[in-house]
Amino acid sequence: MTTLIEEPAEMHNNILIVEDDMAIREMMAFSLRREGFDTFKAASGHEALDQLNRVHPDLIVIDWGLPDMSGIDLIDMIRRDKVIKEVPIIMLTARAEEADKVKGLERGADDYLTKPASMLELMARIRAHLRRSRGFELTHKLEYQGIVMDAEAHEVLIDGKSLSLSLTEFKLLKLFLQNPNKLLGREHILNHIWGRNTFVEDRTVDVHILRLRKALKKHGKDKWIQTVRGVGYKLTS
Amino acid sequence: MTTLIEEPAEMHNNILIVEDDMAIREMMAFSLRREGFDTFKAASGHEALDQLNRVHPDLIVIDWGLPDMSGIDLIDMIRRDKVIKEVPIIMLTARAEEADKVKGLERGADDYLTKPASMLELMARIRAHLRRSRGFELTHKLEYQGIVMDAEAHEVLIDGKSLSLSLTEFKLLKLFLQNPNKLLGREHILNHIWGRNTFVEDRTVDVHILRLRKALKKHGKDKWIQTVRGVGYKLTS
DNA sequence: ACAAACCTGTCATCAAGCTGTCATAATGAT
DNA sequence: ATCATTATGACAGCTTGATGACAGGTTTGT
Repeated sequence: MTTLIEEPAEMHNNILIVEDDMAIREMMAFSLRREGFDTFKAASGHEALDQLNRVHPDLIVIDWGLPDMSGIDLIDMIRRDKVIKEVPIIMLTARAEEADKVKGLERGADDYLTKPASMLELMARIRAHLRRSRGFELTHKLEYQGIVMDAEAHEVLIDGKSLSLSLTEFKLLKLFLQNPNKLLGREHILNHIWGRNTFVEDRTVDVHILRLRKALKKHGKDKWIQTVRGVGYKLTS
Repeated sequence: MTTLIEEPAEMHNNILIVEDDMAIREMMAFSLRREGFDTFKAASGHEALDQLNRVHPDLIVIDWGLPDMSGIDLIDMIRRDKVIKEVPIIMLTARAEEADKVKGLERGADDYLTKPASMLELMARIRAHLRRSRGFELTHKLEYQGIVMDAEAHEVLIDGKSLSLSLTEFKLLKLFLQNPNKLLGREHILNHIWGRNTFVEDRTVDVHILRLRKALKKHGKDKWIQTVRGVGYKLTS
């Protein structure tokens, strides 16, 4: 199997750095790693898109001036992509002009920092954005009606009792817990668990749903994953 | 569907400004109003809390140094309040120290701007935050006289009770809910549900109407879909 | 290094649910 | 009363999802 989305045992946050200046890029990557983030690097817009095909970062830092395209264009592309469009983006550039800031923010960036940027401030802002996008889940804990998942510990408790799941089942349940009561189509599930450019039968999703249901059944909560014929599945109490 | 950045014309955002310097406060309020926001003002932490008891702003701008408490303390209080804790907060202060920025962001502010701040930048940042927080509230819901459809969850509730529909019935009901009280011709219905270039008898529509009515009948609302002889159907109370 | 245990992605098969059409009965309009 | 239009019940065909089995592949413990 080709697992494109690696989920390290300790679930760290993935940060993608898009910056053509190697010195700055490496420095940022270093600082971020030291803070416990997993970093991915890209030196151009195309490299960035390439990375995005393989990883779904939790946040992206983008330099305004890239060799092959403007950072703003990259943001546009990201915001148009169904799978990752929600990712927080911090724009980091040398342009201090007010008009540029406004433009960057209006065009889809969530934050705008001018170089030379303080690493501490960048870090703080990254954390602030992650705090939100992860749903105040800096603790890495997800919960829904008695199902408690500690993503970091890779552990699931149902009504206090521990539940063991395989990696795929775990990711699947996590996806459900992140979108409770929302309908998830097969396509969506595939994209988020196997990555976009993988060739996996959609029917495979069924099988994993089945397996997850079996696991939940031991705790009487197998009915919580509902099938919506022709569309997908959803987690409901 | 549509974009995330959908801006209903009538929709005004409530912004609460917490700032003790009257000149700055009024200037901000003025600028914000001109941009179409509804503003609420507070000159101290207590005034702010007072306001919060009456209004639930969509975003709060807080000055670090308030006469009666630190802006950070105010943030703490807000974040502890179950009802409004999710509101985006922008901290606006004279303190340019890096350590302060970090502290503000770590303690719960979503953004941090140093005075003198550019109104344009503030505006852009406010919009960027609203863009996100509103995205979550845009949970696509349709309602008509007790029939509530959550398209995202693919769920229909009638007077609170759940109703299960097949995919076609669901789409049909959705079409009606999107056009309440409007007359929908067969042709129109066909186009919207089966697509323009499909070969389906228009009598088929009748059958699906029938099925939808049957489903609604369980909740006594089958009469709501009226037949308009020779033309089509419409949803009416 | 080796075997046992476990995971995973696919299949083939089965059952259940949906759909589009008809034929026929109702209903409404003139 | 007659013609046009719609409501209904029945149905056969088709899709879609559930399930059990299985062959590789990987991990774990010894």
